[in-house]
Amino acid sequence: MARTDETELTKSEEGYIETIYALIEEHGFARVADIAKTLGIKPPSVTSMLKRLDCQNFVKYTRYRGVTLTTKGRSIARKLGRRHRALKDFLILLGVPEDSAEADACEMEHKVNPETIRKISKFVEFVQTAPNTPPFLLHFKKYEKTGKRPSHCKLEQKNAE
Amino acid sequence: MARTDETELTKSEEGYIETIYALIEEHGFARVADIAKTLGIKPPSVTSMLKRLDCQNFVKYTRYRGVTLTTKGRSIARKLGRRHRALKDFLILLGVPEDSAEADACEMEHKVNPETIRKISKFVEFVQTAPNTPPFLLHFKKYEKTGKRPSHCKLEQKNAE
DNA sequence: TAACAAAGTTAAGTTAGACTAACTCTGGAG
DNA sequence: CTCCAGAGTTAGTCTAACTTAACTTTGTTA
Repeated sequence: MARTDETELTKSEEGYIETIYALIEEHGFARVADIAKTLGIKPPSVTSMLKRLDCQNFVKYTRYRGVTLTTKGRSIARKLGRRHRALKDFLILLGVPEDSAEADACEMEHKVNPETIRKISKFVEFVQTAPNTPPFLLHFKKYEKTGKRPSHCKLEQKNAE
Repeated sequence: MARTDETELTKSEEGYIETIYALIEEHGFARVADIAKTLGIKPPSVTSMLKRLDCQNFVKYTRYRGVTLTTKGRSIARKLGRRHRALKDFLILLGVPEDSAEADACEMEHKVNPETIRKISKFVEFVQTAPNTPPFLLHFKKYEKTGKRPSHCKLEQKNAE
């Protein structure tokens, strides 16, 4: 009945949680200095955010001793990771260069509707699980470069309506 | 040589400029109360932002008398409008409902790389200027609903690699 | 033409999220 | 053990955006 999930995280909070998750994945632990470096901010900002996240029960934080994710935090992190990947893959699919795709996914992932993410994921899946590169992608690339589409497109007018 | 465009606007500033543009388009003028209502904030916030935007020369603002866009402001507004439309159209193309598409476009439009926007616009154009609904969109809709793709996809294995 | 309601403004205060400077732990070397 | 370098923290400030409450303009109406 009552949703478990009445959590309204800020974009910034989400960024911290993702970063902590990623660092723990990679190194087994997440140090203040590394979190700061990853997010491009200074250590004191990290400390104060860790307190906030601890209060909200996303992380277990002990002064001077380090930080770990709670179950709640970990589950949020995974959700965010999925969103991030979906958006990034999608942009790459369209031909956006890796760096931009990464950066833009970061920007987009925090506020976009779940519905929208789901659509996008589905689309990526649709393309990625295809037995061959779908023709339309090749057509799109051609169109981008030359402004022209394959000649057969003009012939299939019976499909129209 | 020197870029005319060394302007670093905040997301919020961009939102005000877009809103002002839209209101002027629609009513011929933009009142403080209407800007506030559109953005879901209170009038005093608008007043203080108008001062800031005036200083930066995006609008001409006179206390109690109203606000208009400068050439600079208008050109930014048009650029933002194009981004917004591109993103929204794109989401609609994927089947995201109009309301979500509108909201998500608002969120996305401020930070996403120009390159990315260009790709997305191009893709929308590619689809919209096609003589018929491109088959892949129909296939995608089917795939979404049923998890299945048209049988001919499996046959075109020669395309593979 | 005086007055008043509605629109707009000012002043003062809040919150999120960052910063710098100065402090305190912690763990490893001697 | 002691001490110290470096990691982490605290305290105090700043800025962007917002708020509410109280004030000022403006234009319309009797």
